[in-house]
Amino acid sequence: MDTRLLRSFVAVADTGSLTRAAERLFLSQPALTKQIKQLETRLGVRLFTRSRAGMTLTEPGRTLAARAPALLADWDRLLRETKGAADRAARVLRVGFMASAANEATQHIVAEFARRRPGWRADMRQAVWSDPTAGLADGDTDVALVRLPFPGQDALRVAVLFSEPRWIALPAGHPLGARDLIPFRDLWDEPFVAAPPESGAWRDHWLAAGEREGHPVRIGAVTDRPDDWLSAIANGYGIALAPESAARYYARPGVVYRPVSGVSPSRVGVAWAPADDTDPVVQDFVRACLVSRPPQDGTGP
Amino acid sequence: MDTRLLRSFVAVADTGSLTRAAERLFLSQPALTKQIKQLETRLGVRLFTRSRAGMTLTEPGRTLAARAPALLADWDRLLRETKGAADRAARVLRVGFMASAANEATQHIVAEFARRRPGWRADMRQAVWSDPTAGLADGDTDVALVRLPFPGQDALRVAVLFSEPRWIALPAGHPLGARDLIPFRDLWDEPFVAAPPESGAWRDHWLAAGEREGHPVRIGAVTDRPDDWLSAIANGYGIALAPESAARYYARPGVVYRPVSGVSPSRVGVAWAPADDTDPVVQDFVRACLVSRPPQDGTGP
DNA sequence: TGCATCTATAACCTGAAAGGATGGATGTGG
DNA sequence: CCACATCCATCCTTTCAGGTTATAGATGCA
Repeated sequence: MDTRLLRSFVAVADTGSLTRAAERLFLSQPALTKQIKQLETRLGVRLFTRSRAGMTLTEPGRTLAARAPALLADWDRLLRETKGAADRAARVLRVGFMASAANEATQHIVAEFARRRPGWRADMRQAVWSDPTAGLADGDTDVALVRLPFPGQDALRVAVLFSEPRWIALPAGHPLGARDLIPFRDLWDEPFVAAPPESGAWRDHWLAAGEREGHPVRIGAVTDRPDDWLSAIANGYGIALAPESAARYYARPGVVYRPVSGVSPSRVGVAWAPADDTDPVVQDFVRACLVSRPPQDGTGP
Repeated sequence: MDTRLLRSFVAVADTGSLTRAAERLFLSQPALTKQIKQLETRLGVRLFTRSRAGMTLTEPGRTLAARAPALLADWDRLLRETKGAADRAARVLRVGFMASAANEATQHIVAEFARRRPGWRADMRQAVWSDPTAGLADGDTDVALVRLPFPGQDALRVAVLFSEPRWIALPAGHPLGARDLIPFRDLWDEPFVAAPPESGAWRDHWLAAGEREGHPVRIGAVTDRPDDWLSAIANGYGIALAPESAARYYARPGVVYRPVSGVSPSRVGVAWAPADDTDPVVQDFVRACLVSRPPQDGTGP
């Protein structure tokens, strides 16, 4: 039996509605109807009572709903540990990082981790923007350097390391490039280069969707990696917010960076799975991050 | 992800061979090859090292193999409890029984259970011969009256209730029907009416495959239920071993029963899932079975 | 009464998974 | 030394499960 059936069941039980659960699961309502029906058929038990008002759990449904989430969590944890077993045995810590979280501190963090864990190696893996958890959600990494906020954040532990202003990346020759400080309001009508839609709140954050006072966003291009992102900007498909440090790390002919007023700063954090709260290696890496914070800023959560 | 992938993995890990695991799982070897490959791809990890000698676990493979069985057991238990939740809430104990296990004691057992558990009702469900666990293996019943031995017996608790001689059922007019006691050896070349192949050891027991000194079995028909079984015998498709009590419970014109010498007796038992070792209702039913044993025989396991 | 909101059903399409046949590698026994 | 047995991998074909869109049916609300 597919675990997806159980996950779908949990979603329907949570929302009390096929329609709402379907959109949470990114599938159509008829597909979900069939999944639930299939689950009921396989178990030979009716799990919900249907009504126009939605789906209500039956007695067997309550039994299942009470323990399915824990079972699925066990399942995910086992797969996570299996994925990491080989690297763990070879004393390799898998560290995911968002390209935008790369900065001057990274090398200090790695050096500090090496000092605390002789014999261990940090395997740094750059993540694409469609996965703002940098592999942590799928168990592909043990710990991750991320930009906040990101979807799925509540299911993970996060320690904030520092924050930095958001600037704007413009194609060379763009009229606004002549100014030294650009009010964000002046950018509302510009097309933006955005992250893929599945990155959700993370994408919205870099579009500053919450700081437009309801003004709609124009999307000029969608990219998944820094290279594509830089190309899209240089080619004039759009502009994009970026951390100040991008001006140093992602400098490229054809792209200029300018300070922006009217947008909140961006925060960088280190994240790990709750299951690793007591893992000494992961915690050593987290501590290495904390002591390597740039001195100019020590923002808390 | 499908739990079948994990079950297949466990089978390969246990047997150390795709070929042997495939036959245990009733699959072709190429299908299993693809399943294991798919599991490895999904996890992004190599679980086995292949060689002509078979499949050996890697480090991640050992991690997974160590905990997958428990996880699958949890999964099965949850589904089992979900299936039973409605009946349990309505104070109904689901009792499966093999038709061949029906006998004079059954009504005493039900009465004794009702005495011990006022307000509870035993829902008696007759099982087909393709499922010799009478629904217990799938969680469709809480407790079962069965004929021993049956496949999957090791994963369940069984208390033996009594044993009785095996007789032979013949079509009326069969030459051997004229005799009062038939040596089993004289039946070796007769076609037999058998249970479906998936019942494994149970089928073999009723063909007395182990008491033929290597002599092959002739199958005249395959049936799943007593009605079909009686018809097949009456129509002359074959003969069949049956418990002595079948002569009373499954008497029908066109079918005669005769004692046989040279075959071991058959045993009836009550079975339940290990998870219900401490379930008071299930244990009351088991005790009801034990005190209702026919006085003539008290055979232990 | 018309609309909005749910779930159920129908028709269609794509892709995954199974089976059979076959190939390649590698010990084993005559 | 060669033929054979034993395993796992690959190719090809067919079947079926699962998804989507469109639509129907039921029911509260303005």
